[in-house]
Amino acid sequence: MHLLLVDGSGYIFRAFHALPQLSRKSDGLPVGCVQGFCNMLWKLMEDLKGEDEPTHMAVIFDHSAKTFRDDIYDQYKAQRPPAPEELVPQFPLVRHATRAFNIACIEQEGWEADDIIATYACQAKSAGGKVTIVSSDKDLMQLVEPDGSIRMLDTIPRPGQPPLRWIGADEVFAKFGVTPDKVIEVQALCGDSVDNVPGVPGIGVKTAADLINQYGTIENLLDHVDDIKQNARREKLRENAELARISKQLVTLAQDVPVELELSALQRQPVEPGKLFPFLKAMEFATITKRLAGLIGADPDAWEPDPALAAQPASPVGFDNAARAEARAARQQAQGRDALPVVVHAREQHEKVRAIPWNPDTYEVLEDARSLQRWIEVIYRSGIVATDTETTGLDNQTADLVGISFSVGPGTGAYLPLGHHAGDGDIFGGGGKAEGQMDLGEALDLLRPVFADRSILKIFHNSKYDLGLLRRYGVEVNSIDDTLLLSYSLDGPQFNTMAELADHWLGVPGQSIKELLGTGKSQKTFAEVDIASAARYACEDADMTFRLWRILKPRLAAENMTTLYETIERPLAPVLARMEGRGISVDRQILARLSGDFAQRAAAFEAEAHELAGRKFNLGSPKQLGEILFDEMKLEGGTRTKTGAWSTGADVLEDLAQKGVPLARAVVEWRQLTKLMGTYTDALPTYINAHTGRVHTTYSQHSVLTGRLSSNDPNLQNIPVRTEDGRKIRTAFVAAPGKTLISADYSQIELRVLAHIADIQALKDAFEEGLDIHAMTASEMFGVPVEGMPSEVRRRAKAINFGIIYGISAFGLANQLGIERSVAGDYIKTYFERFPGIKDYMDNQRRRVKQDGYVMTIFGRKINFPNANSSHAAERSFVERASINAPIQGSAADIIRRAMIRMEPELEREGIEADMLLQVHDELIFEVPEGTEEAAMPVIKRVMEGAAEPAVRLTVPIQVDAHAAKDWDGAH
DNA sequence: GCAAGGACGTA
DNA sequence: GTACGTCCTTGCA
Repeated sequence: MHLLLVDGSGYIFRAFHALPQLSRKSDGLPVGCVQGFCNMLWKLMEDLKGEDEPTHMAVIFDHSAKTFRDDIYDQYKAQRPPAPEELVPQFPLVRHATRAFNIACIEQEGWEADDIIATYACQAKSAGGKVTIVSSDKDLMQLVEPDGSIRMLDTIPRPGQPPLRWIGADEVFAKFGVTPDKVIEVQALCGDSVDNVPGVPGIGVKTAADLINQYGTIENLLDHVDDIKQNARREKLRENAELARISKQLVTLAQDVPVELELSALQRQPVEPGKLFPFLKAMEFATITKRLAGLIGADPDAWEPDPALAAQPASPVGFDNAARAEARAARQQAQGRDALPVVVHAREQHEKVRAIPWNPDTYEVLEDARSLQRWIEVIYRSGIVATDTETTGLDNQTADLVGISFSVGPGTGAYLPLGHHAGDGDIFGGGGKAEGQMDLGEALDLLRPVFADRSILKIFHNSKYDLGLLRRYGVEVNSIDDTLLLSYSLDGPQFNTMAELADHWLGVPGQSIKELLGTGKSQKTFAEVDIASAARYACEDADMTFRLWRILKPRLAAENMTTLYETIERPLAPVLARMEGRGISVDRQILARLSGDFAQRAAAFEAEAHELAGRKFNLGSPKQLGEILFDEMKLEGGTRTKTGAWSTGADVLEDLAQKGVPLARAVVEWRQLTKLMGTYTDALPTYINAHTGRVHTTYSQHSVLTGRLSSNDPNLQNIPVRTEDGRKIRTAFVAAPGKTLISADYSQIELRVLAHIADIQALKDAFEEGLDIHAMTASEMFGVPVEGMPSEVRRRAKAINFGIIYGISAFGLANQLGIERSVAGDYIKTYFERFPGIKDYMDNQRRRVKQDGYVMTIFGRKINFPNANSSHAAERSFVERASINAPIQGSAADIIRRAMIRMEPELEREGIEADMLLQVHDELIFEVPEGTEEAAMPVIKRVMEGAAEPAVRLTVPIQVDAHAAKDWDGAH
């Protein structure tokens, strides 16, 4: 008999750390260890032939309950960190794999795998058999027999070493300096920090081996402890005699486990293709499948992937995405199928994290270099740290760093105060630096390597803010996760703030910064908060961030959002941080001149309006204007807003002006001019940063339902362009001296995306041939040749094309074109007849949103519509239109996000110096050295045009137009 | 001091 | 008809 015992649990942990590349299957589930495990199994079957061929075989796992060792020593394995996130879902899968290979899969409550292995090995040896233990765990080395009847085999792949490495008595001696039967004595003396076996302090492996070789056993050693010459060693042994005895009990493997399966039941069974291939296919292990099919001479195509394990493309019905995954898991269980391990894992994580208590008393304040260094060591050991910067303001371009908090796990926290002011918060008192704070420069020097280290994962909430801030302090950050972007990838802009996330996921009230800082006149900055309160607030933030990460990260795999997050959202944040940091140059003089001009002209219109109205009134008040027009002047055709006030929108006034009401014209003109002043010529200069002399917008990556960015403080995505006066504002956006601006914009990106998604051949052909798409549409619809087409005809077709993208309705189109609703309805009907695919697309989205509660972009971004089945008809119609628009707008947004992520490395690769400054939905603005425009533009175009590839192969050409000039108006 | 509503700038 | 952010007035605290 030859018994092969595989240490399954040991394999998983060691393989995880030995195999850096983590393969994932298509739903994002990490399966690297499962893959390694399967590879090992079939290689063992292949390599152990002839005299080494096992007749009996089993894979042994730890059971996750307590063992007898916990009763002996309550600290046993207490230092073990929780299993890595990526590893947890793989535990059940490795057991699945074992059964798929038709091998006995053994675990037993109350016993470690090692004890079960020892028991079977002992039984087999007594029966005169040979035993091979597949493991590299030194704890098992005590079982090795010098006569070769029990050997170990190390199969963990290691570079530069043979795939199978036998461990016999010689190898054990090399490791412990004693024969295998003395291994437990040595282990008991020197202890094991990993398992938290205490041992005798001050005694390492070498000393232990010397002592055991001299005295044979621990008991004999302790009996003769007086003979030991070295004073310190003798005393240590005396003092810790009991610890040594306990340690020996801990390291000694039980050989009498009441195993449930007899040895004979472990007899090897032939591989059954019906068990094997459904598993391998569900894991998407194509290579292993092929190899094994060849080895056992079976056709894998005869089997389908195991549905309980296979990746699933979409989530089920519902509103909340997590609830959807839950519902799917429940249904699968009701059908007698196991829930997907990733789903189970995500749910368990959530429950586990919610159960962890809060204890702010354990948070630490790092007052000096020593305590910071100690925490840095903690961070290195953990490999993962949630971190948060506290500053004096919401704008990371101007705010000062006040402190940094860290958490290495739920319930842990440390705060490093750096810029707190002395005094009681009174701006006249103190003003100096508060006591108990490290020097900022010294602290950052210590932290720089931590932030830069790629092997340490830094978890932020809104990483863009911290990245931009830290960059100003010369701190580079690598390897990040971002709970805000995790939440956005999973649930959209539903939850934005830490407080909302904490409330929803952790069931605790999120902290309010307002309580700490106050509001209004008496508001202080974070620098004025006392360090103790600041520490509590900051640590709680980092702690919450860590907890949220533990809950949200596993949901990525469970809900198929890993790719979106890892290839789009996470990499984009640092790109945006850099764009915000660069800012753009704005010419004060130009704006000042414009402002003066606009003010004069506005004043004239205001005087004229007062004259025409017969009295003075506030032109800025729609209420007063409405009363004058419709109550006092009794003009016809006034409509009311939903709150009952008179409508005085531009379209209404334009209408009145057409009908000969000069007051309406004057107000329209006044509004335009004052709008330009208030929002642009007067407001923009206040945003010029005193240090950089440039305007730095803040992008929001997580606010828009469809996946677009938004821009605020100031909004640089709504700088005027449509009117002549408006365009003048763009001339104030200028290149720095010696530089040139380049504007590159996607041409008709949304219509092209529509043509692709809805698969409209006529549209695709038109784009392929580079036709005027609106003229082509008009020609198709109205039968008018493109040559010599009246501009009004083209204008209508253009409005219809836009209408389609917006989820057209006869009402809206009629409004837009100023035509009868019935005529608009006829246009739409004609359009659908000409392009029947569009109708199908729209019906599909409507159906999907009602059924699933969401629609998707071509890159897998989900857009949620909780009200899809609202009882309110208007709301339902709104959702229908939005669900038609969202995949179009969102796919275009995904494309430009991908372009932005790739742009900087591509430019660098091509040796082109170009700074990406702004994004305006379908346009990117760059600043390049004068004279390099011609070199930069083709590269920029190429990256933008190819941005969908290779993830999505678009069936329409994408076209980007680029222009260079000294100012934005000229470049556009 | 703040929230809501109306109006209007962009894609 | 889609998606945003900002300014101003109004009304209430």
